[in-house]
Amino acid sequence: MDAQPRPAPPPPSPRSPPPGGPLGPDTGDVLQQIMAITDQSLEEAQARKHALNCHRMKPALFSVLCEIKEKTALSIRGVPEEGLPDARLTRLDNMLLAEGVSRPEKRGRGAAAAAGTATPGGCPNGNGLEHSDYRAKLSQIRQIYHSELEKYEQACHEFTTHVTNLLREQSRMRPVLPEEMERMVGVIHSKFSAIQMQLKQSTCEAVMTLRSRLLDARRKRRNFSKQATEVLNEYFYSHLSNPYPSEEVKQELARKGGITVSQVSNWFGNKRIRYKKNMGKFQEEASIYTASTVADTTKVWGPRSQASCPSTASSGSSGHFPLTSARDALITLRTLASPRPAPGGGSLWSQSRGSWQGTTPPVSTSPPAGYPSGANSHASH
DNA sequence: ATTTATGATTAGAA
DNA sequence: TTCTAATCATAAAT
Repeated sequence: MDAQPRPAPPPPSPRSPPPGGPLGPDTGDVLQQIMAITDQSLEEAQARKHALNCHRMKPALFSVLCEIKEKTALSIRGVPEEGLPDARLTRLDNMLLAEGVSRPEKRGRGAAAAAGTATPGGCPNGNGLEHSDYRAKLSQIRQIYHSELEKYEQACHEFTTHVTNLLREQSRMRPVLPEEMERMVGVIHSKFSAIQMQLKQSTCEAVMTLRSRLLDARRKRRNFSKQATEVLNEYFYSHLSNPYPSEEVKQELARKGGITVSQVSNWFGNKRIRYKKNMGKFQEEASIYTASTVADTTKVWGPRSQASCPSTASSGSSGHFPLTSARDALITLRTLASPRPAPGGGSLWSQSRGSWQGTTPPVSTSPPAGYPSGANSHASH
């Protein structure tokens, strides 16, 4: 704390003249000088400080400085404290909080990483696949954000301590009011918070970009893989009488097809409505899938791991529910073969959900959809 | 370039 | 909440 009572070395000269000559020295020389000077000047400064401290006129000087300060203090005080970026900052804070950046990473990083193979039993929200990328990047952003924030905090603290020490030391030579130090600290903090706000802003920007990219990706439609369509159609035509897969079945189908549960739901929604709208268009497809499920066992059914969901694992293939399968196949065959699918044939259709297709199709354009002899009608295409 | 197929989104009903 | 029905927007086919 005290200036070290070190034997003051004879002050060589405040500044050695540039040795380069009349023309300016190059930067290397300047650098060298600076490097050389620092050591010396440190000691020199210490010595000077000590000398000044011990100067007999010091108290007088101090009081004079006090007087001067008294006069100027008023004008200093009038500085308007900036409270402007407060609203902006809180807005950014809220956004970051809402976006989950400020949140302390609630879940352990186990679920998202294992998105490739087996979906854990939890994860009721099936959007994991689409969101995994998003989540990973968000986590990255969050990590960077927090580390930077911490760095700033630390730097701010260090700098504040430094300045405080400096002021304390200076207070021996000149009057330093405690509130002045406070003000100084406040200034430093405001500066650093400005930097923090910049960080927050850019973080927000990154998150928004990421999010918009995700939305764009969602808007872009990618057709499902062959495998996915296969699995979905398989189930659909195997359960034509009641094509409403349960939640478990949906999960299973999603797993098999490499899509999400919501995608499975979407697909079944679309399929039902479109099938109903004109069945004729789908007869070919229906015959393909029903035939394949009944006869062709080598289609896609290679070594399938049926580890999970043992109960209702796609009864279509191995006739686990022979009754249902047979009936559905019959229905399909019948709609395929008969010139007319029994106008009053709702008895067969109305199974568990009370005749899905109950409402009469609203008169599709050309062939009234009730004539599913599709294969032939395609000739006039 | 136009049409069709298809995944996603939306409003509203049960 | 899920499901239907309509609709949007884009991929694929013509």
